[in-house]
Amino acid sequence: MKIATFNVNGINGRLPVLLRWLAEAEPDIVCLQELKAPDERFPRGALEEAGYGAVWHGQRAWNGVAILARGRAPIETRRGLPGEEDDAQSRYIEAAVNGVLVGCLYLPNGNPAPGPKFDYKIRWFDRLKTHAAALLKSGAPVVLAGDFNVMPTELDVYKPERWVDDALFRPEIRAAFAELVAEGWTDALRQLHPGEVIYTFWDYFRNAYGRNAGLRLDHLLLSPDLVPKLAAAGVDRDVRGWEKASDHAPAWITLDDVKASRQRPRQKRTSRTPSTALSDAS
DNA sequence: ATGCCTATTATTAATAGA
Repeated sequence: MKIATFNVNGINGRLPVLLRWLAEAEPDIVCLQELKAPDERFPRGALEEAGYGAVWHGQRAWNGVAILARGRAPIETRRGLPGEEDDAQSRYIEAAVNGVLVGCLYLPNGNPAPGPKFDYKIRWFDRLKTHAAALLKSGAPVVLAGDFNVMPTELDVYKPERWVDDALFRPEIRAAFAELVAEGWTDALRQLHPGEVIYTFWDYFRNAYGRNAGLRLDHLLLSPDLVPKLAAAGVDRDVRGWEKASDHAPAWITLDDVKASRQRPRQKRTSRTPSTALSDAS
């Protein structure tokens, strides 16, 4: 089973790129970020024609996240992180697909730092750590995937010294990511490619892609029981060079022994816990 | 230190991104 995360930077402006990549890469599950569209403008029909069911949490102009599943309907278990009920930004959606619980996230950028946006990023990270710990405690197989807006180490930045005061790389943000991982998560791309320079983002400015002046911002974190099944991981960096490309490229993993089977008929339920959704989605 | 580029929203300029 192949699981990917892709910050599309506008799902409607980017629809040809997204559809071409889906056809070429054939991911089974996709986490999308930066839809930049309200719920009613999500291109559900085009994605259905491409063979994908979807759940989404949109927002006018900014943010917005979605989970796609090939040949299946994701079973939504949550939208929005707990802990700040008046948070109006669409940055988290979670669903059960084929026996795996998938958390799709778009962590705040946080610039300029310091400032209110950076404070929001810190609070959002705290809420994510709390919720992620609860997911681990549930014992479910979980993938947390998305745009974390963090370069975890110096290896993940083309010029680390230029980024030390940036909200994506400040020590407290790197520490927050390290604390999240220390709960028991595994950074899938680093697990299979330690020491390798891997980027998922290249600025539109200054020919950043041509110069490979990139950042690794998009991550897939695995709960412990999925780690032995991790078979491959990579970045479809060519997508960044396509016409009308996003500034991010898709990152992906494949898991063995988790077969993407067709969906079985199932009973309707009015509400679902992650565990009932998982059993329904297996 | 700042702009560079790109998308969105709303009217040709502002905001946000990273």
